[in-house]
Amino acid sequence: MHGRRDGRSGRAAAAAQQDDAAPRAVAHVVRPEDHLREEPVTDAHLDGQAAEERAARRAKVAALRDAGRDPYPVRFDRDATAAGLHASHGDIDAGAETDVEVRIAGRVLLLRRQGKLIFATLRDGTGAVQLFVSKAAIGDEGFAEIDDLDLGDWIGVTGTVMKTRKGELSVAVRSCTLLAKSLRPLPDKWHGLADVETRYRQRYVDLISNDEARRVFEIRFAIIGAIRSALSERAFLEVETPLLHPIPGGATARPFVTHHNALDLDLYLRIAPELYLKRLIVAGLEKVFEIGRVFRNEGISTRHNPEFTMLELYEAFVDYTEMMALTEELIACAARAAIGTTAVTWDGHDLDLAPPYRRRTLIDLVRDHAGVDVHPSQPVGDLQVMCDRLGVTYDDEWGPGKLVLEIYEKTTEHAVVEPTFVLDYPREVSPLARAHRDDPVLTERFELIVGGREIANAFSELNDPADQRSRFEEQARLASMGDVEAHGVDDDYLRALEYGLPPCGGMGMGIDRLAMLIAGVGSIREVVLFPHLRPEGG
RNA sequence: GGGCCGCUAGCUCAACGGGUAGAGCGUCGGACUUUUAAUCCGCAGGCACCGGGUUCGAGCCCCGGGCGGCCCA
Repeated sequence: MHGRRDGRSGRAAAAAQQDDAAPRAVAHVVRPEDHLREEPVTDAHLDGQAAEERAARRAKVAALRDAGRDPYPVRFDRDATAAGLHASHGDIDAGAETDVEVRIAGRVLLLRRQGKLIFATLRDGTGAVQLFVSKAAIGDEGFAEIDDLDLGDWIGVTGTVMKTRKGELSVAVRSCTLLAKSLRPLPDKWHGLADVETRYRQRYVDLISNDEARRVFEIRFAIIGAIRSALSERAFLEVETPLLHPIPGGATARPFVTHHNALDLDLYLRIAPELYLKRLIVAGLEKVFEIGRVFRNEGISTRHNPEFTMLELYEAFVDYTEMMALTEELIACAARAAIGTTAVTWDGHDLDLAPPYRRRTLIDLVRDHAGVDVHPSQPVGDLQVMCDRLGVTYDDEWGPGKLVLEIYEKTTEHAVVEPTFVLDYPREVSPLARAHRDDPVLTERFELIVGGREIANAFSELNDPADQRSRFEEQARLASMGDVEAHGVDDDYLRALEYGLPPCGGMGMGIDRLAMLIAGVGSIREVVLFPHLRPEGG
């Protein structure tokens, strides 16, 4: 992300406790303050049906309290889950009734009332199972209580495992306890919640009603879990470094500023963990990684959320070629863990994330796509002429490296579709990367581009303190000329380098973008649970 | 920051050349002992995002604002 303006994601840049006899939800005395809680939250603006429905549901809560029952009992001890039942009893015969008694809890999603029978769909964290309620079996009173449930209510039931004549695995309900009343109606049971804005603002409703939303987040968190365990297996140590930085560093991006009152000190939410992680390599930890949030005070778009999740890792004694191997292994491993395959479709492209990925230098790719030979050793004037010819706009102060990068980004990057390690970025735009062993105006740096978008960024790390100091000084010069994204000078980091940073490779990966890629979704907001939006109601 | 699009019942969506709005789901009432988005019958439910303007009359046309989506910078 050195020198990049768009702030991309890369680095530099119940156990159920079983009581004996008849465990059940524990009712308790109605507390005097309970009635206060029944004041509506914010539905003064609601009219008609919505208000009536909530009033009706609140009345049910009040009726329960009047009857000495707790509509929000403290706990429910379950001994079965939906998925567990399907696994253990999925193969019993249609029409079979077992005497296996289970206690299961979840949210009521569908109710099919049919006279003296009620079928309900109950969903818990593992899946869904049908409830079968027979008036004859449960008695008039128990039946009436279930008949009184609303879609969205949380309940716990006891019952026996059976299968209906049509072959649907069910729990024949013997008793049912309301665990939490839902006061608001769920979205359309078939279409779910479609309004994008409401889906983001009320993600809890999105996740209740949309299978696709749940699928995407299962993928996201499977990816993170897979990466974490893959790195642990490779003896990487997971560490935590500060989120509050006295000097924002490790990337070129505008930071969020905050203030520590006791110290009377401005601090910055980190834009990258890089410099702290490399301090740990100085310390001798050798293989470290961190998965965590970084913050960049930039625009919000399909590809940018002001806070996003980054993986950064560093390994002593290796260079960026090892980082390539590790990057492609991690991505393939994450894809297999999350969706069972490395074949994905993204933005209309069918892609295979199985290693090895193509490796091409940035300069070669620009030659292929833009038809020009560029190199940061060329005179600025020549590169400006090339920009003019290619329709690439630039600032007069830009050096040759920045011009080369700009030409690449405007003409080439978006066209790099298949997973590709783009190698050897200009030194001028890579202030934390080691100079290339064969060409000092380049660095040993790659970005992994997939579908035209950056997924990861890595280097052979710059460990020469004198070189690093001069890079910082150059950044300070840019800052003094008004570049708000220029890298800050971090004297303590330089001091650390003077103790000796062993040769090492480092890599940063945007987890949100990886999740988008593997889940096949086009907006970062689809993979962030609670994306940032402007406040409601202006 | 610019362009285009959207905002109508709790949810999903319609309609019309300007003439104060419809359906499905859900709710409410009724029927129903093997349903699967159950089905069938019936009743309710609307400050059309907000504010101005034009008009006899605006959800629709015009202006301003809000929030969102997509594309571009």
